[in-house]
Amino acid sequence: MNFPELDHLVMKLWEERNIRNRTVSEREGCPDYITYDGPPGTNGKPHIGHMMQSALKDLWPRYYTMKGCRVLRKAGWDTHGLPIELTAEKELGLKSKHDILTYGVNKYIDYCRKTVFRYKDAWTQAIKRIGRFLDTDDFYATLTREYIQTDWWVLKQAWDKGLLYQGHKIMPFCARCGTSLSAHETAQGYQDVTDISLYVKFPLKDTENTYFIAWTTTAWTLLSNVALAVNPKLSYVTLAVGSDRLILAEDRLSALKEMIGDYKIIDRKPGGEFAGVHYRPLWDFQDNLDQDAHFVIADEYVTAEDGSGVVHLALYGEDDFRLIQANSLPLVRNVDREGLCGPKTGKFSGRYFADENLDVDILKDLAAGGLLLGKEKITHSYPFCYRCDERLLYYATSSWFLRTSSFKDRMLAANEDINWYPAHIKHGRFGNWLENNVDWAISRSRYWGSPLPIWTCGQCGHQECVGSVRELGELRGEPIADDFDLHKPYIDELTLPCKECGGEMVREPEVLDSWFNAGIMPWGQWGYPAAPGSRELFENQYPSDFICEAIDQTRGWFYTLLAISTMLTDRSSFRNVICTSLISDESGRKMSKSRGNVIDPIMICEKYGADAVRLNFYSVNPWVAKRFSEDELVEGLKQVLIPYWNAYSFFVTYARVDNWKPHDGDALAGHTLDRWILSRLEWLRETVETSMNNYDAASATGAIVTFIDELTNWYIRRSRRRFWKSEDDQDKAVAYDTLYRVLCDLNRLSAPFLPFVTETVFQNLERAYNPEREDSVHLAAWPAGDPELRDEHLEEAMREVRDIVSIARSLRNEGNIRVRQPLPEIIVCGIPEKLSDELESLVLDELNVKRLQYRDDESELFSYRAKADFKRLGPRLGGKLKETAAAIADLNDDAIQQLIQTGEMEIAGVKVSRDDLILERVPREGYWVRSEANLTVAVDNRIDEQLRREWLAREFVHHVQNLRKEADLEVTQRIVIEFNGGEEMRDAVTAHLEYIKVETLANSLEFVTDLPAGKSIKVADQTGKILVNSV
RNA sequence: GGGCCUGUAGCUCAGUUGGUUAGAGCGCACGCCUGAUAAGCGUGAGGUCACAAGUUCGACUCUUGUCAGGCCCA
Repeated sequence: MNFPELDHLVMKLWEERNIRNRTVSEREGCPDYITYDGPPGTNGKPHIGHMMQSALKDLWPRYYTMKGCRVLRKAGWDTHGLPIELTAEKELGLKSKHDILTYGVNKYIDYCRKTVFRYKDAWTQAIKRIGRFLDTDDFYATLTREYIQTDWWVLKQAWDKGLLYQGHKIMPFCARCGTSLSAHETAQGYQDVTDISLYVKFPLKDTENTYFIAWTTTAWTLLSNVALAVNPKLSYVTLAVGSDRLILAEDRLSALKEMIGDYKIIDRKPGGEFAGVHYRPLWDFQDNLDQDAHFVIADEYVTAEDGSGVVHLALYGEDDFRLIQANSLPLVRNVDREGLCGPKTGKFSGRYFADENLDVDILKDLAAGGLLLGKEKITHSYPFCYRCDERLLYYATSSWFLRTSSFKDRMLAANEDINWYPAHIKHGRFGNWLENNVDWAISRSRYWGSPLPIWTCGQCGHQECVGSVRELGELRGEPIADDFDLHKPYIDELTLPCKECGGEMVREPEVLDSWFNAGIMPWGQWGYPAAPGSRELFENQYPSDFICEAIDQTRGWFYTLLAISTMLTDRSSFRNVICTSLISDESGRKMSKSRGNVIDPIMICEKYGADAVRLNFYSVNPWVAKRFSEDELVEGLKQVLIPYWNAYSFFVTYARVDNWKPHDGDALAGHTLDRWILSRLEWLRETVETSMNNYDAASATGAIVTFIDELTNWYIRRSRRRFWKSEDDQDKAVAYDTLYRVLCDLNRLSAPFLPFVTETVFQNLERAYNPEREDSVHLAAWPAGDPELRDEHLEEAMREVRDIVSIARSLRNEGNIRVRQPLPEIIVCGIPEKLSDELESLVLDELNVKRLQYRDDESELFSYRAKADFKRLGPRLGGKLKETAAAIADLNDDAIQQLIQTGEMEIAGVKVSRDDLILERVPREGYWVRSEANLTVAVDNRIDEQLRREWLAREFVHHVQNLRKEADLEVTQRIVIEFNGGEEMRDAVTAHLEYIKVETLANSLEFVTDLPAGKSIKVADQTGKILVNSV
């Protein structure tokens, strides 16, 4: 069996019959099941983690298609954003924005455009190879005019609602590259560095010799200090140290003792009381500011975990910025975008902020002025530019914001209607993120992206937000040409006349955050509202039932989808969402190009087949961190796919031999085994449906795996003989009908999970017999099932049978008596009712024993030991339980026997009934016995002459069968046997001659005196030679 | 530094509202079967449920803390 090869045949079949598109077109008019494809970027290759998402994204659409829904499968690609620009910069050798301008923005974005689809084919191929039905022909892409227009339309809605505004944002900034960095880029560049941290004395304005002690790890920011912050609730002490008075958080005192030296606490009050107190700036050059500054602010973000509990504020930090804004402090930036100290920094003017000596010089200067309490070295993580390895500085830059905080409550309400898998994301990671929502900075000072459609008048400052290309043309007084590229730099050349003053309006130069593109995808994929038909499509396909992405999207796509959809429709655009974890390699390391541990999905599919890869992704909960290992794929093959295939091929082999064909009025469920497997099939259908409804692929897959095991290792194994019998009796017909039905239904139930192998089986098992059948299993209907077939009583009985068998085998194993040796009897205790004849004969046959006996009175075999049933007695007895339980454990066999008979007795002053005890059976000496739970099995191991002969005969058959196999005979080939051997063996063979002939399909068996060509055999002390010839 | 998650057999993972002896697969050992054969099956040995305290008659399960790992954010 070559699964990868089979995959290709199936893909060819799908291609030829256009199955992917027909899963949609043949469900026209059916209820819609809606899923959104989050647009991946295609300027990088897909890896195995993407394939996990592809596998999951494919599962429910296939399932719901079979359930009779129409599922659109539109693909989408993210074609804007920083990753693309970074690739372009790197390949063009551009290091900064300045370089880009020199190179030419038009040439630069042309290059970006060329790279965006670089790996689109690789993505399409990988998606196809894993068997995902995704319409990669009719895709949406964020760079198209249609899509950009939807961006504009959404922004116009926001604009009209007053939700767009221009503000400042603190961004990590690389002075050398002249670029601000995204959070993602910044995260890549954190390094542990050792800096000098300073404890600085800020002198109070109105109180002599009194200082706030503030702590900083970035001395250069002191040059831009505008305020100090304390925590209003923490206690601050004033210390007398010599003639100085020092103010700091009491909690920090112990840590700073050494630095401070001898002190006396002379005052103690909460930080809140210092609010508004003014201090003198450290340097004169900081003095003359336009606005009030240099006073104390109370804010709870200040902690006493390190430093002094007093924080100095400068415009180079996010919390600083927030407080500076909230308190209308002046925006002082004495270090500029180049990283250089500005003209208002006195002797430091012109120095580079990251120059190590600058810190030292500032330190010396402060010390000279008596403003330094102390210094210490500190190791902390600080962001560096991942490109040029230079220290970043946080810089306040202008940005456009979407006022998401104004509808935070509505987002929280919308979140309540989303089913998260796993559930904890809802109020955990995602809910917390929403609770702490701040306005979304939607603009980027970059080049390759959707242009922000806002024009500002250079004269009067009037602003317009343009909602479509047509509107833009109307405002300009001439239509925009169809082939006009809306990207920078071209769009920037379009100016508008100002309605207010007639001046010239120029576009705001920013582009949109590419997450904004992703968030508008429910509208953008149809080009809503400008594209023809887009309104109908949107209304029909909103909101979606299901999306699936990796966990890192909580602040990415999941958030932006919710923000946009809440803003526009006051609800979430998705109902169910699976968050997958990221996939790591076998040793738990993240896969990355630099480590060289990235696994190519196509290669892995070509090695093991796509079904094995899918199965692997489905079998564990997708949100637990998964280590990808090829060994597990092999395991899935061995445990599931190969047995699956073998079950199918077993059926086909015999159906061919018997020329069996499916027919109307199937004669189902004659034999107990048949009724059992049909009941289990019904269980499987119910379990898979329930699991799929709960977006639980792992449980559904587990059920399929369990069923395949039951089918192959019990139903088929126990039924094999029913298929060999050469007479066409009724039982055989029923066996065929049943197995056929089971295989067909199992195949359909498995189709969404294992689309390739099930397609092959469908073609051969269903369509080959009936050309009227659908062209593909993926166009076929989900099995309707029949609750009548469920027989839980029988399932329970079969579980008992398998338990009995298992225990008895274990006993045989211990006694070292192989199954071929027949044994006279087993004794079973502890099952509620006797087994039916058919089940009993299953047990006898499986174990090769002659008789099964039941024993109610087990006392011959066992003595009893009792334990308290804690679940029953616990709530009733409470604290008295321990004592009672001990007394119960002390009961002897007689007392327990008595309790069983009377049903109730008093133990340690407590009335206890039979049901309050859990009985354990302890085998008595002299029996070959074992119990598990309530079930006990004893095996009689006395072997008499007759049983020994029977054993020898079976060994004889065994050897003949091996010879048949060695000679590669057809299963129906008849033979003649010649045998030469010892007396006991001959007697055994004679005694069981008919049995041997039937089993081995032998026409005759002759004893000969000499057999040089024969195969030597040895059974116990018996030796002989056998020769097999076909006739 | 903050938030969320995870820690169960050598490995990969299950474990339902707290309740009898914590399960499965792989690997390992032993055996079986061979008329489904890149085979298959059975049995067995492996666990102080990361650690500690608390709540409780009773904790893998609930609470708190510690340690380790992951993700996101700073």
